Amino acid sequence: MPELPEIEIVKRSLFKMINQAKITDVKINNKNLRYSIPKTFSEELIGEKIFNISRRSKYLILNLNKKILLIHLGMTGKLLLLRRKDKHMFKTSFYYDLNILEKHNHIQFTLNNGFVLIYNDIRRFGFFKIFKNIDLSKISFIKKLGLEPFSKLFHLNYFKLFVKNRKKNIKNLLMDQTFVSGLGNIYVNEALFMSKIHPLRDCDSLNNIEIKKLIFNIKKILRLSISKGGSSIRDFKSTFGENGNFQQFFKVYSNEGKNCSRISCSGKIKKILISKRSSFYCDKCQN
DNA sequence: AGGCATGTTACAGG
DNA sequence: ACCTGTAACATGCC
Repeated sequence: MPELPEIEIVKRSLFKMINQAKITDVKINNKNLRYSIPKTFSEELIGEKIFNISRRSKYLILNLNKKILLIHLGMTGKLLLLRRKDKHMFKTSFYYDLNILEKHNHIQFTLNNGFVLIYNDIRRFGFFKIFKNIDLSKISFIKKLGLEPFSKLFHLNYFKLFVKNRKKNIKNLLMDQTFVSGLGNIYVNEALFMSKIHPLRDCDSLNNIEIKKLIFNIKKILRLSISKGGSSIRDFKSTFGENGNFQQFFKVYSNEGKNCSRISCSGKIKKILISKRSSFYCDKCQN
Protein backbone atom coordinates (compact mmCIF):
# COMPACT_ATOMS: atom_id res chain seq x y z
CA MET A 1 0.00 0.00 0.00
CA PRO A 2 0.85 3.50 -0.03
CA GLU A 3 2.51 4.48 3.24
CA LEU A 4 1.87 7.64 5.26
CA PRO A 5 3.24 10.16 2.70
CA GLU A 6 1.15 8.74 -0.12
CA ILE A 7 -2.02 8.77 1.99
CA GLU A 8 -1.25 12.33 3.06
CA ILE A 9 -0.98 13.37 -0.60
CA VAL A 10 -4.33 11.75 -1.38
CA LYS A 11 -5.91 13.38 1.67
CA ARG A 12 -4.74 16.85 0.70
CA SER A 13 -6.03 16.47 -2.80
CA LEU A 14 -9.40 15.11 -1.66
CA PHE A 15 -9.67 17.91 0.87
CA LYS A 16 -9.02 20.51 -1.78
CA MET A 17 -11.37 19.08 -4.38
CA ILE A 18 -14.30 17.48 -2.57
CA ASN A 19 -14.43 18.72 1.02
CA GLN A 20 -17.90 20.18 1.71
CA ALA A 21 -19.33 18.37 -1.33
CA LYS A 22 -22.39 16.18 -1.13
CA ILE A 23 -22.55 12.54 -2.22
CA THR A 24 -25.37 12.23 -4.74
CA ASP A 25 -24.82 8.67 -5.95
CA VAL A 26 -22.80 5.55 -5.09
CA LYS A 27 -22.33 2.65 -7.49
CA ILE A 28 -20.70 -0.63 -6.49
CA ASN A 29 -19.16 -2.67 -9.30
CA ASN A 30 -17.48 -5.20 -7.04
CA LYS A 31 -18.33 -5.52 -3.36
CA ASN A 32 -15.58 -8.05 -2.66
CA LEU A 33 -12.93 -5.86 -1.15
CA ARG A 34 -11.03 -6.80 1.98
CA TYR A 35 -14.30 -6.57 3.85
CA SER A 36 -17.42 -7.18 1.79
CA ILE A 37 -19.36 -3.99 1.07
CA PRO A 38 -22.79 -4.34 2.74
CA LYS A 39 -26.02 -3.95 0.77
CA THR A 40 -26.91 -0.81 2.70
CA PHE A 41 -23.64 0.94 1.81
CA SER A 42 -25.00 3.18 -0.95
CA GLU A 43 -28.16 4.25 0.83
CA GLU A 44 -26.18 5.13 3.95
CA LEU A 45 -23.99 7.51 1.96
CA ILE A 46 -26.29 9.06 -0.62
CA GLY A 47 -27.29 12.57 0.49
CA GLU A 48 -24.44 12.85 2.98
CA LYS A 49 -22.22 15.92 3.00
CA ILE A 50 -18.47 15.61 3.52
CA PHE A 51 -17.69 17.90 6.44
CA ASN A 52 -14.02 17.07 6.82
CA ILE A 53 -11.32 14.78 5.43
CA SER A 54 -8.42 13.70 7.59
CA ARG A 55 -5.73 11.05 7.91
CA ARG A 56 -4.66 8.81 10.77
CA SER A 57 -1.67 6.64 9.96
CA LYS A 58 -2.48 5.06 6.59
CA TYR A 59 -6.25 5.48 7.04
CA LEU A 60 -8.38 8.15 5.41
CA ILE A 61 -11.31 9.49 7.41
CA LEU A 62 -14.27 11.20 5.78
CA ASN A 63 -16.44 12.95 8.36
CA LEU A 64 -20.09 12.96 7.35
CA ASN A 65 -23.12 14.06 9.34
CA LYS A 66 -22.94 11.80 12.43
CA LYS A 67 -21.09 9.15 10.44
CA ILE A 68 -17.54 8.34 9.47
CA LEU A 69 -16.39 6.69 6.28
CA LEU A 70 -13.09 4.96 7.04
CA ILE A 71 -10.93 4.08 4.03
CA HIS A 72 -7.80 1.99 3.76
CA LEU A 73 -6.12 1.56 0.36
CA GLY A 74 -4.46 -1.79 1.07
CA MET A 75 -1.51 -2.38 -1.25
CA THR A 76 -2.86 -1.25 -4.60
CA GLY A 77 -5.92 0.91 -3.88
CA LYS A 78 -6.26 4.23 -5.70
CA LEU A 79 -8.77 7.04 -5.29
CA LEU A 80 -9.21 8.81 -8.61
CA LEU A 81 -10.99 12.10 -9.15
CA LEU A 82 -12.50 12.86 -12.54
CA ARG A 83 -14.76 15.63 -13.71
CA ARG A 84 -18.13 14.08 -14.39
CA LYS A 85 -17.95 15.05 -18.03
CA ASP A 86 -14.61 13.19 -18.31
CA LYS A 87 -15.93 9.81 -17.17
CA HIS A 88 -15.57 8.58 -20.73
CA MET A 89 -11.81 9.00 -20.28
CA PHE A 90 -11.71 5.47 -18.92
CA LYS A 91 -12.72 4.28 -22.35
CA THR A 92 -9.82 6.12 -23.95
CA SER A 93 -6.10 5.54 -23.76
CA PHE A 94 -5.72 8.19 -21.04
CA TYR A 95 -5.97 5.86 -18.07
CA TYR A 96 -4.64 2.93 -20.06
CA ASP A 97 -1.42 4.89 -20.49
CA LEU A 98 -1.36 5.54 -16.75
CA ASN A 99 -1.61 1.78 -16.25
CA ILE A 100 -5.00 2.09 -14.53
CA LEU A 101 -7.54 -0.40 -15.86
CA GLU A 102 -11.27 0.19 -15.78
CA LYS A 103 -11.89 -3.41 -14.75
CA HIS A 104 -10.43 -2.57 -11.33
CA ASN A 105 -12.89 0.26 -10.69
CA HIS A 106 -14.91 -1.12 -7.78
CA ILE A 107 -16.79 1.86 -6.34
CA GLN A 108 -17.91 5.12 -7.90
CA PHE A 109 -19.07 8.11 -5.85
CA THR A 110 -20.83 10.92 -7.68
CA LEU A 111 -20.55 14.30 -5.99
CA ASN A 112 -22.63 17.43 -6.36
CA ASN A 113 -19.67 19.62 -7.33
CA GLY A 114 -19.06 18.05 -10.73
CA PHE A 115 -16.57 15.42 -9.59
CA VAL A 116 -16.70 11.66 -9.59
CA LEU A 117 -14.53 9.75 -7.10
CA ILE A 118 -13.51 6.26 -8.23
CA TYR A 119 -12.01 3.52 -6.11
CA ASN A 120 -9.67 1.40 -8.23
CA ASP A 121 -7.81 -1.50 -6.60
CA ILE A 122 -6.01 -4.32 -8.43
CA ARG A 123 -5.62 -6.70 -5.50
CA ARG A 124 -8.67 -5.60 -3.49
CA PHE A 125 -6.87 -5.52 -0.14
CA GLY A 126 -8.33 -2.10 0.62
CA PHE A 127 -11.60 -1.43 2.42
CA PHE A 128 -14.40 1.05 3.08
CA LYS A 129 -16.30 0.96 6.36
CA ILE A 130 -19.06 3.21 7.66
CA PHE A 131 -19.19 3.94 11.39
CA LYS A 132 -22.20 5.56 13.01
CA ASN A 133 -20.05 6.27 16.01
CA ILE A 134 -17.95 9.29 15.15
CA ASP A 135 -15.69 8.79 18.17
CA LEU A 136 -12.42 7.62 16.60
CA SER A 137 -11.16 6.23 19.90
CA LYS A 138 -13.93 3.64 19.73
CA ILE A 139 -13.02 2.41 16.24
CA SER A 140 -10.92 -0.74 16.56
CA PHE A 141 -8.75 0.00 13.50
CA ILE A 142 -7.76 3.37 14.94
CA LYS A 143 -7.63 2.80 18.65
CA LYS A 144 -4.91 0.17 18.52
CA LEU A 145 -2.56 2.41 16.52
CA GLY A 146 0.59 3.80 18.09
CA LEU A 147 1.74 7.41 17.82
CA GLU A 148 1.74 9.35 14.60
CA PRO A 149 5.37 9.81 13.55
CA PHE A 150 4.92 13.60 13.50
CA SER A 151 3.56 13.63 17.04
CA LYS A 152 5.58 15.60 19.58
CA LEU A 153 5.13 12.61 21.89
CA PHE A 154 7.16 10.43 19.53
CA HIS A 155 10.49 11.00 21.25
CA LEU A 156 13.36 9.32 23.08
CA ASN A 157 11.47 8.47 26.27
CA TYR A 158 8.49 7.01 24.41
CA PHE A 159 10.87 4.78 22.47
CA LYS A 160 12.70 3.61 25.59
CA LEU A 161 9.52 2.91 27.51
CA PHE A 162 8.00 0.92 24.65
CA VAL A 163 11.15 -1.09 24.03
CA LYS A 164 11.54 -2.10 27.66
CA ASN A 165 11.27 -5.88 28.07
CA ARG A 166 10.91 -6.40 24.34
CA LYS A 167 13.12 -8.51 22.13
CA LYS A 168 12.59 -7.38 18.60
CA ASN A 169 14.83 -6.19 15.83
CA ILE A 170 14.64 -2.50 15.07
CA LYS A 171 13.19 -3.00 11.61
CA ASN A 172 10.23 -5.00 12.87
CA LEU A 173 9.73 -2.49 15.68
CA LEU A 174 9.37 0.34 13.16
CA MET A 175 7.01 -1.78 11.07
CA ASP A 176 4.86 -2.37 14.16
CA GLN A 177 1.88 -0.03 13.80
CA THR A 178 1.14 -0.22 17.52
CA PHE A 179 4.51 1.43 18.19
CA VAL A 180 4.50 4.14 15.53
CA SER A 181 1.85 4.17 12.84
CA GLY A 182 2.27 5.12 9.21
CA LEU A 183 5.65 3.70 8.28
CA GLY A 184 5.88 0.77 5.88
CA ASN A 185 8.62 -1.23 4.25
CA ILE A 186 10.04 1.58 2.13
CA TYR A 187 10.41 4.35 4.69
CA VAL A 188 11.60 2.00 7.42
CA ASN A 189 14.48 0.87 5.21
CA GLU A 190 15.31 4.44 4.27
CA ALA A 191 15.14 5.81 7.82
CA LEU A 192 17.46 3.06 9.11
CA PHE A 193 19.96 3.84 6.35
CA MET A 194 19.88 7.55 7.12
CA SER A 195 20.54 6.70 10.76
CA LYS A 196 23.33 4.17 10.01
CA ILE A 197 21.51 1.47 11.96
CA HIS A 198 21.50 -2.17 10.84
CA PRO A 199 17.91 -3.44 10.45
CA LEU A 200 18.58 -6.56 12.54
CA ARG A 201 19.86 -4.67 15.59
CA ASP A 202 17.94 -5.46 18.76
CA CYS A 203 15.73 -2.50 19.48
CA ASP A 204 16.91 -2.40 23.08
CA SER A 205 20.56 -2.18 21.97
CA LEU A 206 20.27 1.34 20.53
CA ASN A 207 21.87 4.12 22.54
CA ASN A 208 20.22 7.48 23.18
CA ILE A 209 22.05 9.19 20.35
CA GLU A 210 21.00 6.54 17.86
CA ILE A 211 17.39 6.63 19.01
CA LYS A 212 17.23 10.41 18.74
CA LYS A 213 18.79 10.32 15.30
CA LEU A 214 16.39 7.62 14.13
CA ILE A 215 13.30 9.46 15.33
CA PHE A 216 14.56 12.67 13.73
CA ASN A 217 15.22 10.89 10.42
CA ILE A 218 11.80 9.21 10.37
CA LYS A 219 10.12 12.59 10.63
CA LYS A 220 12.53 14.03 8.08
CA ILE A 221 12.07 11.40 5.38
CA LEU A 222 8.28 11.41 5.68
CA ARG A 223 8.22 15.21 5.36
CA LEU A 224 10.59 15.05 2.39
CA SER A 225 8.52 12.44 0.58
CA ILE A 226 5.31 14.39 1.12
CA SER A 227 7.02 17.43 -0.40
CA LYS A 228 7.84 15.37 -3.52
CA GLY A 229 4.29 14.06 -3.94
CA GLY A 230 5.02 10.64 -2.41
CA SER A 231 6.61 7.59 -4.05
CA SER A 232 5.26 5.59 -6.98
CA ILE A 233 7.18 2.36 -7.18
CA ARG A 234 4.44 0.28 -8.67
CA ASP A 235 0.93 1.29 -7.82
CA PHE A 236 0.67 4.60 -6.08
CA LYS A 237 -1.11 7.30 -8.07
CA SER A 238 -2.40 10.67 -7.00
CA THR A 239 -6.11 11.33 -7.33
CA PHE A 240 -5.43 12.53 -10.86
CA GLY A 241 -3.57 9.38 -11.83
CA GLU A 242 -0.19 11.07 -11.52
CA ASN A 243 2.91 9.45 -10.09
CA GLY A 244 4.86 10.88 -7.19
CA ASN A 245 8.59 11.10 -7.77
CA PHE A 246 10.16 10.46 -4.38
CA GLN A 247 11.22 6.95 -5.46
CA GLN A 248 14.13 8.49 -7.36
CA PHE A 249 15.49 9.61 -4.00
CA PHE A 250 15.52 6.13 -2.43
CA LYS A 251 18.98 5.40 -1.07
CA VAL A 252 18.53 1.71 -0.29
CA TYR A 253 15.02 0.46 -1.09
CA SER A 254 15.23 -1.73 -4.21
CA ASN A 255 18.85 -0.63 -4.71
CA GLU A 256 20.41 -4.05 -4.09
CA GLY A 257 23.94 -4.38 -5.46
CA LYS A 258 24.50 -0.65 -5.92
CA ASN A 259 27.28 1.27 -4.26
CA CYS A 260 26.38 3.12 -1.08
CA SER A 261 25.40 6.68 -1.92
CA ARG A 262 27.43 8.15 0.94
CA ILE A 263 30.45 9.84 -0.57
CA SER A 264 32.80 8.62 2.13
CA CYS A 265 31.48 5.02 2.13
CA SER A 266 32.67 2.19 -0.10
CA GLY A 267 29.91 -0.23 1.01
CA LYS A 268 27.37 -2.04 -1.14
CA ILE A 269 23.60 -2.25 -0.70
CA LYS A 270 22.58 -5.72 0.44
CA LYS A 271 19.14 -7.31 0.47
CA ILE A 272 17.99 -9.72 3.18
CA LEU A 273 14.59 -11.00 4.29
CA ILE A 274 13.29 -9.94 7.70
CA SER A 275 9.94 -11.48 8.61
CA LYS A 276 9.59 -12.29 4.91
CA ARG A 277 9.84 -8.65 3.86
CA SER A 278 12.72 -7.42 1.71
CA SER A 279 15.16 -5.35 3.70
CA PHE A 280 17.95 -3.23 2.25
CA TYR A 281 21.00 -1.84 3.99
CA CYS A 282 24.56 -0.75 3.35
CA ASP A 283 26.96 -3.46 4.49
CA LYS A 284 29.48 -0.90 5.65
CA CYS A 285 27.88 2.17 7.18
CA GLN A 286 25.00 0.27 8.77
CA ASN A 287 27.11 -2.09 10.80
C1' DA B 1 6.92 -21.47 -13.29
C1' DG B 2 7.58 -19.51 -9.11
C1' DG B 3 8.73 -15.72 -6.35
C1' DC B 4 7.77 -11.28 -5.16
C1' DA B 5 5.08 -6.78 -4.46
C1' DT B 6 3.91 0.30 -0.64
C1' DG B 7 -0.45 -4.08 4.24
C1' DT B 8 -3.12 -6.14 7.82
C1' DT B 9 -5.21 -9.73 10.37
C1' DA B 10 -6.36 -14.29 12.23
C1' DC B 11 -4.45 -17.93 14.17
C1' DA B 12 -1.07 -21.22 16.15
C1' DG B 13 2.37 -22.01 19.30
C1' DG B 14 5.43 -20.79 23.07
C1' DA C 1 -2.45 -12.92 29.12
C1' DC C 2 1.44 -11.67 26.10
C1' DC C 3 4.63 -12.15 22.47
C1' DT C 4 6.21 -14.01 17.86
C1' DG C 5 5.99 -15.91 13.50
C1' DT C 6 3.30 -17.63 9.58
C1' DA C 7 -0.32 -17.99 6.19
C1' DA C 8 -3.83 -15.83 3.84
C1' DC C 9 -6.14 -12.45 1.08
C1' DA C 10 -5.99 -11.31 -5.14
C1' DT C 11 -3.66 -9.82 -9.12
C1' DG C 12 0.18 -8.81 -12.04
C1' DC C 13 4.99 -8.55 -13.19
C1' DC C 14 9.67 -10.31 -13.86
